[in-house]
Amino acid sequence: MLHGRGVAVRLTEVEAYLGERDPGSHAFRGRTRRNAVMFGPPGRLYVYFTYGMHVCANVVCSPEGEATAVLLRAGEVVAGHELARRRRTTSRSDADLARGPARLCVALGIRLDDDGADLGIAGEPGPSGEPGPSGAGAPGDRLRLEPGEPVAPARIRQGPRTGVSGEGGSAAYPWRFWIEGQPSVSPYRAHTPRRRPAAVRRPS
DNA sequence: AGCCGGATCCGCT
DNA sequence: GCGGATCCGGCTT
Repeated sequence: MLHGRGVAVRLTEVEAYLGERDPGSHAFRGRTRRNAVMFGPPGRLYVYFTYGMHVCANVVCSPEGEATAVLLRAGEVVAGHELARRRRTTSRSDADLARGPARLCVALGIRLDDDGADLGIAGEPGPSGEPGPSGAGAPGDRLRLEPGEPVAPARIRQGPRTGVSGEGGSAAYPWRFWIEGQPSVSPYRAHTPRRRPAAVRRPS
């Protein structure tokens, strides 16, 4: 369960990225400004910008110095539907509100400047961030990750990661996990290389 | 200084 | 099912 910003989501699909040895990981070529949070302490949000218009979020899972993270690919909105619908105006159904990593971020109001945010999962009270007078669930309350209802092991499925090019997208890295039969799980798509537009000669 | 491709989404066919 | 949108990070020159 990911709470905050007035919406709560039950995670239904994730992908694991296992540090610098993983060819599909942003950390594969070492630490950079963008992926620096991955190398930091666990329980923080790693948020990145992609395709010129989308943001996606990961939870850092490894001790400081390593760079393992879990990409939040999809979830089921379980509270704050109205607010989530307002943020996701193009969504045609509630199952689509957080179906896909960029959609999930929009539904939860996660932005690029949430990169590095402490999710408060280490049992620590968190950075002086009490729910506040507005109360939990109010817009602006801080993001936090909490255990949800246990999922029956028989319902958990595992397969290749979506949208990852090259070696990292192969069946050798079956580190996508999802809940069987959950409508919010995003459809699997193998990576399709983008053909870039032919160069246009512009008159001067 | 430039280029290339990307852990995607949406609308149209 | 397919292509366009749209721009930044990271690597090459």
